[in-house]
Amino acid sequence: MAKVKISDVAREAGVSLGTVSNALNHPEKLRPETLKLINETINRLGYLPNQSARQLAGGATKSFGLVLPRLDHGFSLQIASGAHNEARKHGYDLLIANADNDDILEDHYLRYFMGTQMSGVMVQPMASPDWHPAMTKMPVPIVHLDIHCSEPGYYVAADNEAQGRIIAELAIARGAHHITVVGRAAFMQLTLRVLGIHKALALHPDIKIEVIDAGEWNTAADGYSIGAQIAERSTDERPDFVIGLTDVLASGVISALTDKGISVPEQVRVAGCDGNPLAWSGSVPLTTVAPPGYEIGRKGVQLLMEQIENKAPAKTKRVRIGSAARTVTEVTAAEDINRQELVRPFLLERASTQASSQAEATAINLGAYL
Amino acid sequence: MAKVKISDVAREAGVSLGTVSNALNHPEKLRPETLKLINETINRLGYLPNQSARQLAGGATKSFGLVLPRLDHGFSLQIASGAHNEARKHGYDLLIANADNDDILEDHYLRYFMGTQMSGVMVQPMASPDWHPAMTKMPVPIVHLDIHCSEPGYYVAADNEAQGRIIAELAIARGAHHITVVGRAAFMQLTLRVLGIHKALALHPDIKIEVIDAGEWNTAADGYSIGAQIAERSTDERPDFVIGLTDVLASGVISALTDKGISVPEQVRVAGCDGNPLAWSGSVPLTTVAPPGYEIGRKGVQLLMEQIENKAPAKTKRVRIGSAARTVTEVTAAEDINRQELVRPFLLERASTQASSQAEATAINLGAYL
DNA sequence: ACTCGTACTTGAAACGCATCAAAGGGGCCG
DNA sequence: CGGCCCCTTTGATGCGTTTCAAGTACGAGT
Repeated sequence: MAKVKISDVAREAGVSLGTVSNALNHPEKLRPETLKLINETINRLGYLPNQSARQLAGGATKSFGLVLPRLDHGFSLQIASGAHNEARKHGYDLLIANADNDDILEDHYLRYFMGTQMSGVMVQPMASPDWHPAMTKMPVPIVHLDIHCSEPGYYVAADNEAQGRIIAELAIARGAHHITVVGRAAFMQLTLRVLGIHKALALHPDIKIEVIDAGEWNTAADGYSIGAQIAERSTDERPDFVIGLTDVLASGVISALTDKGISVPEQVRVAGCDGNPLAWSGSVPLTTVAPPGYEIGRKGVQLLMEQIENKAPAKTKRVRIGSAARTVTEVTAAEDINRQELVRPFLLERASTQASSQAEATAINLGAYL
Repeated sequence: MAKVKISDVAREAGVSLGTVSNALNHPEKLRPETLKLINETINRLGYLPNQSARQLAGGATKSFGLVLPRLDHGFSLQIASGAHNEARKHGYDLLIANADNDDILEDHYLRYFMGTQMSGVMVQPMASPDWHPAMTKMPVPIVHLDIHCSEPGYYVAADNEAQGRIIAELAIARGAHHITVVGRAAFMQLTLRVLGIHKALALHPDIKIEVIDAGEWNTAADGYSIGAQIAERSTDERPDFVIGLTDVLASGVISALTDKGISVPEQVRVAGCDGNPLAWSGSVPLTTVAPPGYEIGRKGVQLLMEQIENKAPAKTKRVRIGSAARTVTEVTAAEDINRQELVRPFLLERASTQASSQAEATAINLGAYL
C-alpha cells in the first residue's frame, strides 16, 4: 500500500534513478541485462509510475480528452469510438468525460483536461458556442465536434443539411406525393435537416409537404401520438411518406401506424433522420440517414494531430469539405486558424432485420468510408 | 498560447505565490478584496492550474477512473451513468476509458489511472480475473464491476442467476409448457443466467425445456436464423415461450417469427434477458430482465468512497446482498478485505411501445430502486 | 507604551519524475 | 602502454503546485 517510487526501484535494483527512468521511456538505451533487471525489480515491487510527476517533468503526455454531453446517445458513442481508434493508432490514450447535459460540468471537464497537460481536447458542445472565444486561446489544441461555428478554430461537423436532403431525395425516388415531417426543430442540427428537406423538395413543387411539431423533446411517445393522428386521416389526406426528424420519432410513428392497422411500408413509408443505433436494432427495419459519428471522431483526432505536428500556430488555411461530395478548398491569408470540416452523412437503407445486428451496422458505417 | 503559471498571476497581482494558491484552494482564508483581485487577474491572464503539479504536490485529486470494455453496450453506459451521478454527488470527477475489448488496453488504462493519483478506480473487467491478484495491492482503492470473484477485494455484480430465474418464473406464470432458450453461454454471466433458468424450472418438471446454441457471437442474425428454424417446426414441437439469453438475440427471433407469419406474443411469447436499451426502444415491445447497471455503477462509487473514508485498510467485514431480496450479512474476522455486493435485476415488462422512450425506460430503471 | 491576539500573507521545501550534460568503462589501434 | 571513441550509466536540476511554519500588520486591552 505504501507507494513505491522510482528511487525505491533504483535502490533495490542497484542502479541509479535516471537509469530506471530510461528503462521506462527509452529502453533502447539500456543494456538488455540492465533492462531486464530493472523490469524484474519493477514487477517485484509493484511500482507504478506517477503520471502526475511524469507529466510535470516531461511536458504533455500522449493522451487526448473528449468531453461528451451524454453517454447514452448513440451518436456520441460513435464519436467516442472513432476518436478512440484514431487516437490509439497514433499511440495516444483517450479519456472521456460525461458532461451530463450540464454547461457548467462541460466547462469544468474542459478546464480539467486543459490543465492535465493533455496533448489535445475535443468537445461535443451542447449549446451555443458562446463560451468558445475564451477557450480558443487555451494552451492546448482543441477541436469542436458536431457544431457549426464561424469563430476561428477547429471544427468537425456532420452535414445536417445534406442529411435532410438525402432523405428527401430518397422519398422522391420512392415516388412520394405527400411528405410529412414529424418533429420540432429544437436546435440547429434539426433546423438544418428541415432546411435540407425543403431545398430538395423545392425542385419538386408537385410534392406536398407538411411539418408537424412533436413537442419539445421529440420522444418516441410524441412520435406515437402523431402517428396515431396521421392514422385517423382519410386516405387522401394521409401522407405516403413520413420523415421523423429523429429516428426515435420515426420509430414511434411506425408503432402507432401499425397499431392502427396501417401497414408500413406498404401504405405509408416511414424514414428516420439520424441513424440512431437505438433505432437500427429495433425489430422493424427503419431506413435512416446516419451522420458519420465514427468519422467525426476520427477526423477530430486527425485535426488534433495536425495541430500538434504543425507546432506553428500560424496556420492560415481554410478548408471546407461537403456538401454532397463537392469539395471546395480555398486558401486565405487570414491569420485566424479556421479549419472546418463537414462530414457527409450516408443513407442507411434497411429492408430486413436480418442484417441488423449492431456489429453489422457498425460495419456498414465503417465501410462507407473505406 | 504561452502557459500562464501561478507565479505569473502572483507577480501580476502583486501578491505572493502561496496567496494565489490559497485563493484557489482555501478562498475563505483570504481577505475578500485580495481574493477578488486575484480572481480578476486569473481571468485576465487566462490562468489554468496545472493539474499535474497540483496532484503531485497535493496528493490525490477528487476524481475516479472507470475502465469499460466497450462503450457501445447499453449496460456499460448505465454503469457509467450511475457511477457518474454518484461521483458528482460526492464532489468527484469521473473519467472514463474505453478498453475496446482488449486486455492489454484494459491493463494499460488501469495502470494509467492508478498512476494519475486518482482517488479510486473501477473496472468492468472483460475476462477472467487472473490479473487481479497483482492489482489488489495497488495503492489506490479499486472496485470490480459485473464480475464474480472469490479473491479478496471489492466487487459489485448483477445477480445473473436471479436474472435467469426471474425470466423463467415469468414464463411459468404465463403458463408456458415448452420453453426454448436461445443463445450460447459464452461467458460466466450467461452461464449463470442459464443456471437460474434451470433452477426455476427444476420445480416444474412438467415444463419442457431446450437450449439452442446460437453461434459464438449471439448476434441478432443468429437469433433470426434460430427463430426461422423454430418457425419451421410443427405446432406441437414449437415452443410457446422463447427466452433469448440476450435481448439482441430475442429481437432477432421475433423478427424471424413475424416474418414467417407466426404472431408474437399470441402464438409464441419471446423474452430477452439483459435489459439492453438497444432492444427496449425497438418498435416491438420486448419483455426482459434488466441488470441494474445504473445501480451497479452507483454502488461501485459507494464502495470506493467507503474505502477512502475508512482509511484503515484492515476492514474485516463481508457483506452479501441478494439473491431474491434476501439479505445475508455475516461479519468475519478475516484479514482480507472482501466486500462483494450482488445487485438484483428487475423485470422490465413491456406491453406497448407507447411508453418506450428511453427517458421513460431510464425512469423505470431508477424507480425500481427508490 | 506595551503585550497579546487575530487576520492575513509569505516563501521555502517537497512532491516524483524526465532530462541531459558529464562521468565511467571497455575495446581497439597505434 | 597511452590515447581515442563509443556505449552505458549517473545524478543534479527543474517542472508548477500545495503546504505550513514563520512572518507582518493592525487593533484591543491594560
